[in-house]
Amino acid sequence: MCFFGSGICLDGGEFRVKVNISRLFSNFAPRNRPESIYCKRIMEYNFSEVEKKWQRYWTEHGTFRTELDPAKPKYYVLDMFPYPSGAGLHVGHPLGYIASDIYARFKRLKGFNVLHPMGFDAYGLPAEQYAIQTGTHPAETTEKNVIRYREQMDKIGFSYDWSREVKTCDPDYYKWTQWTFIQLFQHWYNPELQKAEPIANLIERLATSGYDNVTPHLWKNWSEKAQQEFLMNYRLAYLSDAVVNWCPALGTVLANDEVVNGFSVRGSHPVERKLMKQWFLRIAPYAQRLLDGLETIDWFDSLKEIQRNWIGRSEGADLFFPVKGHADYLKIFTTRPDTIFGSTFMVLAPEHELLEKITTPEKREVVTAYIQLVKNRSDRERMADVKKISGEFTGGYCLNPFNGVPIPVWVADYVLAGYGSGAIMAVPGHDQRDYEFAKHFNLPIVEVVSGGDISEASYDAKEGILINSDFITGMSVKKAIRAVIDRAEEMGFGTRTINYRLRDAIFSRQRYWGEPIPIYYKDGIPYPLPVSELPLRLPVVDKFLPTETGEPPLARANNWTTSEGYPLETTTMPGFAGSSGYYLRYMDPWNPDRYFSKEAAEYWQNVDLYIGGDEHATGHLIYARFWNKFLYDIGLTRNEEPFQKLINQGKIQGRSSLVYREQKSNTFISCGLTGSYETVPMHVDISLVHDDVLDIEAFRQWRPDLADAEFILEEGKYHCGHAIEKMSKSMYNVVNPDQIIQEYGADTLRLYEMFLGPLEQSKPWDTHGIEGVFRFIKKVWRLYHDETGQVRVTDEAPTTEELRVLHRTIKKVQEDIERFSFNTVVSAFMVCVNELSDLKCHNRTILTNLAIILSPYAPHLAEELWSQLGHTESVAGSSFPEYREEYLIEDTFEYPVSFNGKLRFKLTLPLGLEKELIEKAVLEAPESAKWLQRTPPKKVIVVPGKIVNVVV
RNA sequence: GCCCUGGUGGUGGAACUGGUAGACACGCAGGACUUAAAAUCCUGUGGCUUCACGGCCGUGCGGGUUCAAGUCCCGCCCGGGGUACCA
Repeated sequence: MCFFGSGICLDGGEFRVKVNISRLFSNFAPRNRPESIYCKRIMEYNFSEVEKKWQRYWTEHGTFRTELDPAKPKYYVLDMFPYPSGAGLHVGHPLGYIASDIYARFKRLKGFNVLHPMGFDAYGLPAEQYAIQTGTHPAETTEKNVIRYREQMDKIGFSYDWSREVKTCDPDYYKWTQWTFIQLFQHWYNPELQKAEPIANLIERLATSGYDNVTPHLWKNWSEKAQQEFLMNYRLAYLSDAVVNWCPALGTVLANDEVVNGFSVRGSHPVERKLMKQWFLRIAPYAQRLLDGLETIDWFDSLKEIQRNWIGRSEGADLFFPVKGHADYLKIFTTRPDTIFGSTFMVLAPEHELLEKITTPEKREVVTAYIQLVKNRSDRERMADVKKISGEFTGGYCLNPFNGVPIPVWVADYVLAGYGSGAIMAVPGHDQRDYEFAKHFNLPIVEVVSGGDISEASYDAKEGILINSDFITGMSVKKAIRAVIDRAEEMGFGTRTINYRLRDAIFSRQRYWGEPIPIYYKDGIPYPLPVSELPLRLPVVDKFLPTETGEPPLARANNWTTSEGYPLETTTMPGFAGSSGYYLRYMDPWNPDRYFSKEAAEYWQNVDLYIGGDEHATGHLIYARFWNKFLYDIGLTRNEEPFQKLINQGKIQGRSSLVYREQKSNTFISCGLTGSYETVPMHVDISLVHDDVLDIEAFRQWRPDLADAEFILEEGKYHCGHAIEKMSKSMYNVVNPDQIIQEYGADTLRLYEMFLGPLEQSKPWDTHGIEGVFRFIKKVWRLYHDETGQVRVTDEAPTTEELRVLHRTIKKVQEDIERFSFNTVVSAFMVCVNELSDLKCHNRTILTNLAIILSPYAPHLAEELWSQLGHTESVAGSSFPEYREEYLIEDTFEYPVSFNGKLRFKLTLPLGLEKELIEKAVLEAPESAKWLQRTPPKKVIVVPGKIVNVVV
């Protein structure tokens, strides 16, 4: 290998340079390499210097500054902005950024006014956790990490307009997050209009005509407190008591999607249920619109499906069962009203409000004990033994509203308080959960839909004919469902209903490092701060922990009150607050008076292309869509959906190296020999391994406990095993982009990340493969330069063949970028450059166009070539060449000729030839004789320009 | 369990609407240049078989549709992800 540092090859000629390679190899463990090596002929592309030069140029010239320009069509390309973690970027992070950057640069060349901003999701737990441990203010940690991220990103050569940078922890930004919260507080969802409207409208209505069983008279006689409490049931941001996921270890409340199997996603701490006052966003009323909106946007179906499942629309009926011996009705939700005559018991959630009333005195004791038991069981325990069936009979009965048959009422925790009405009619014959419950408690099982064998299992399918079912007997399931609902509606004990799984979002966090909620309390009633007092800045605190009395950290702040002395809210907003509307602020980030101007909204509309990870499918991407819809309702955003096209980039996996330690010894067995030993695999840092061979000395120095390690080798070498898994510090398999850029340059990194495979697929990183694109870059350079480093371009007219190669590439590159097939574009470039090299093409026209089409992928190289061809402006300002069909037309085609579908030979024929003549030519070809065996063919299929197939 | 995804050489992947499977790379083998290396260039590279021309088999497995299937249909197997007492 020939290495050269930056700034070495300044002028032409062949000379020898002594390079100290130890610096260049500082990221690798020492191998058997000489102290220094001699290089000659270094007139190759000096990426290191060129890349720095053009990055400086772009910054100094503001090349990627974007202004609102009504004369040009707009295009908005956005990346999901990162949380700046302390570990910095690894090679997997920039994957999506590179793709979006290529697309943004391509669209610019296509004449669009491109908005391509970047910022930071700067609030987050790790910085706060670090603050708790070290006392370092999270703002300080975050700022440090942001700078590091920025350095790393700048080296990759992105075309971001950094003047529009948004950081969620910046008061100039979170002012608008707080502002939106106040708007949510001041609005309610009008179900008749299916949109948000000012809460003042509701107040007006209450005072004049009444609403929701509250008459104007009643309303006017209520106290301020009573009125406010009532309104709280409507506000889109509201305070409510809720059983929440309380995590004692983190000292905070977690959202459902932050808890997995009863443990926190961050840090895996146990989570328990606790009743607390929390702020919520009323997102549930938007469920249908969130569902409908999916039809209008261009996302992967798989992602839409995840959102559909998350929203969880289910159609059915609410049915009211009279409670025996009481005036009350039990409301249940079911998607299978047709099975009502098979309901042999009812089940209430332990939290159900009618439970106490229904329970008979004899059963009171056991039922109370059961409720107590369930309450004390944490979610974790509940989920751990889902299989364990539990419940109690309440002693009470409901009546089947159709025929008055009494049905016993049970309580069991398999019915959830939060879904439907927290009560069900159990149909053991046709619901698996009810079936298991009935079997366990020996309750009767009645078959009402034919088609299964209920002695074996419940028959849950929605097909079959109703039996034993009164007036619906003989109907199909579909028909019976309709009939039951119709009859119930007629008789007044049921309604057609749609239920959604989507819950309102808890918006309070018992945390310091987040946006303060702009609310104060007067006589215990919450009021929003006047908008003129925003931003409500995050206060100084002595410690980042909850107070001794369990209040959130903000309660530690001195004078955490309004100027009148009213106490301020102490919880802060969750992580998704700042990220729900950041893409809007990029449109007009300097505006001191508004979130964004009308003109900016009108021009930029919404994000055209959004690229990010699919881990945000049920979090960020739901909240942001909700946020945007609300702002649409109140007239701010111009589009109901924020992200028109969305691509989830796959993850880049790491390739971990493994060594095998013999059990109970410090001896390591080479990979191929592990069969004869009892071994335990252990991850080893990939910098200690080259081509799967372990550097034994470096390994011994890696950790003190390995200093005296022994090895059993194969042919004198220790071979490591490997595994493809998540790229992470703990697996010691992290590859850093800086390291790649230092060795190969940013353009090579960009090309290679794209070359690796389809953007949306997960794929392993293998640094070895990078040599291919590195060679490609050097080969491009040689098209433009001779051995001495002089630019060599010829000015005569390009040949037909050269034009064909160029235009074929232009077409392929454009079409593939447009369908986001970024990987195949790199191959197209390689094919093109290989062919032009074979043609010894140094033609100015060809090379000028090549530089342009290359520039989205390898912008530094392209800029350098562009300027060497005599241009004084950036290549970013040029335009993407149009391909011309006339250069692509070939006059002959090499037909593959098959006999019975098997390819036998190839025959070159003129392209314009008629079918009959092609057939004739094929049958007369000497190779055909062998396959025809003197019998005429049964059939000959000729697809002009494609294939010939002879059936014999 | 349910819902998505994916399964192609030693490796990453290509084949967009059914029409030459394996483009483009990595790796490997051989060669040229070189005192030597590096860099660069050339040749070969799915498997089996044949001295060779060639032949046979090949896109997870088993069927089917078709002149023609990696691609479409039916039934399985395996990997990755999401989700779950949601009535």
